[in-house]
Amino acid sequence: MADIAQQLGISRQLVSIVMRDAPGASAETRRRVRETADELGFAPHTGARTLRRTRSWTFGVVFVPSHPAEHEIVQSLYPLAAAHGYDVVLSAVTGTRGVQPAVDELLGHRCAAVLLIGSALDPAELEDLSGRVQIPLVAVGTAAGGTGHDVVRSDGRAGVAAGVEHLVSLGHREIAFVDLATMPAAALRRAGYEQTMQRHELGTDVVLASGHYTDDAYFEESGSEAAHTLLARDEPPTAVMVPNDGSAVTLLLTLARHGLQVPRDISLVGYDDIPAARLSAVELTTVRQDPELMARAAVDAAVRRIDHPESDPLESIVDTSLVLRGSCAALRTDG
Amino acid sequence: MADIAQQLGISRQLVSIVMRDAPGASAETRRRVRETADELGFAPHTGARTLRRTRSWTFGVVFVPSHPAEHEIVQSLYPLAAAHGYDVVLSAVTGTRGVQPAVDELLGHRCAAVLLIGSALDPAELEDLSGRVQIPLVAVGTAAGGTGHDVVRSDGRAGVAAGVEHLVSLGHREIAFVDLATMPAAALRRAGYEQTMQRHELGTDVVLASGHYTDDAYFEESGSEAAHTLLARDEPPTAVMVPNDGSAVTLLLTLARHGLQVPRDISLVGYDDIPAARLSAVELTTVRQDPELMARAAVDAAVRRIDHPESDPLESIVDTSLVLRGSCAALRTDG
DNA sequence: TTGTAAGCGTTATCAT
DNA sequence: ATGATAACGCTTACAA
Repeated sequence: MADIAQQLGISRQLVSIVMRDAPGASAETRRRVRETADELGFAPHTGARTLRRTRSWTFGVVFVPSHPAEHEIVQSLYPLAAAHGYDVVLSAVTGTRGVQPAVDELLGHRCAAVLLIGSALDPAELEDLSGRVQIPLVAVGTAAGGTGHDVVRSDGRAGVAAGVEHLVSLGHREIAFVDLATMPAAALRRAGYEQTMQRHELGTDVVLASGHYTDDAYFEESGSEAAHTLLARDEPPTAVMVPNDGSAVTLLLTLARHGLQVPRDISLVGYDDIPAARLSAVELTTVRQDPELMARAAVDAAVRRIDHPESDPLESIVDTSLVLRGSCAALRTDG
Repeated sequence: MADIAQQLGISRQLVSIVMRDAPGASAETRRRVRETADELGFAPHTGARTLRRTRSWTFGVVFVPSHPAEHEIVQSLYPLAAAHGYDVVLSAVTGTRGVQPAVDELLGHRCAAVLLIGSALDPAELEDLSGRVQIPLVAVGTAAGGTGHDVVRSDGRAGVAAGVEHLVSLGHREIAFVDLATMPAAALRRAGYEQTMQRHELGTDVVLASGHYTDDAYFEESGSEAAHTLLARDEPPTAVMVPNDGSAVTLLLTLARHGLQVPRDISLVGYDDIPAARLSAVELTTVRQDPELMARAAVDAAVRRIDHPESDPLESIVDTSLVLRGSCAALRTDG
């Protein structure tokens, strides 16, 4: 910055004013400063900036690179944060790098808030973390609950209910549900299935699948597992509600490789609306969790807690919508 | 840090020594400092640290969240960088955020080097970027070429050749190749196909597919496109070399949904060995680009250029290996 | 092993 | 509209 100031014969402070778009510099000065900054390949020193600034203008974002549903939220975060004047700094959770180191890195950057995307932490761990971290914490796409941190999630119960209702309205009565027990939001989604089935006086048919959330596979292997369970039966159900698109896609693939056509032989509803669900080879009818809305709710929550530290953490429930694609068909009546 | 020093009645510098694992503090002092740091929830201020340090100990990493092949490289980067004493800071390229802003963010963090993972930039753009950026630039998984920056890539020509050789050894003679023209490494991989086919005096059969690298779909839609081209033929080939796993998986899925079995009806070889290739529902035989090796080569290149700024940028070519899974079968002889 | 002093690049405050 | 000065939290070099 001093270089630019010297080259233009002005003070460093004036350059600073221009670089941070603060009032107090003429249009002509701004133009010239920007010009020489480009020439010199100058970028303001983020570290020095956060060091000196009275308050932090950075969101720390923890995410799991292998989870497709999180990418779109992360993508949406950048412009939304910028709209409030915040930068985003990313920290990845991987097989060899847990949530703790990821959060510590962000703390070192003196973030104003930490956003945990699709956290693998259960409510108790989250509660513990939000106690130790002294800045606002927003958990996105996690299970309900938590008094020390904000939560942004979709209404898994209502979302699944809508999916099941759709299948019922198509005439299906034998509707199975794949329970991904280790998924944070599993219980709520299962409740949505069970309630809807009971309301229609239909018997429930829960297919348990294993799989772990932080593994690379994002429950994709669970889809195969569930498919094999169904294929082993004499009379498979006519429809399946899968509370996770990753599993749904693999389920679809496994069925297809065993000669079962979707939706001709089995109708399928997923949850999330990940990019793969939109592929022409998949065309999955699914309960959409709008990533833009999730990101917006997360940013709003963070901003609120930063601006009003005394306010209580909130739980934002984002609406889901059923996206109708090609994976569901009306029940075939025999003959 | 001053808080810890005061609480323990020691100097700030001593705390600093402990926090950065520098020599000059007793074991007992270290223990007590660490303890109170945990109590107070203290994390060293990264900004202040980079500001004061003589040299930068940070790698900036540009990646595209939606590309599965990049995740594993990013994951490997953390421990490898740490082994050399470097931290990693991530910067995402998304639909609304190009390479330029991503790199600028990293420059603001005063990284010692920038690693571009699977860059969408062509050699000319890379050259331009490495001219403007005044720190070492390492392009991973890009096309060959470039004098101003290091390149880490697999030998696409040899990799594809190995895949095609495998198909030939299984008796296949009608082997198609899907050309993902907009993929940076496309030309080299196509050359490997053409050379191998010519060596065996077999006719080439190139199926063109569109798709764009920075799109979310990672060439997955291209797989469907290619599948439909093949399905429309009277006599589809008996084997297909697909130079990208994302496309290969979708190709497989599309074929399965149209009643063509892999490997019974068509054998398939992919490229990359993304996690999805390993799913039991996929079992794709593929040319593996070892992400750990790629990451290692990238880190080595960065360290070398940082420690020896005068040395010329190098091109590291990482070996590929053919991973045999279930997507290839010997050619069925009629009758 | 511990303490002292200086300074990294920026922004906030005050003065012109 | 512009400039001078101090301070942010840390590391480095050197002294004790």
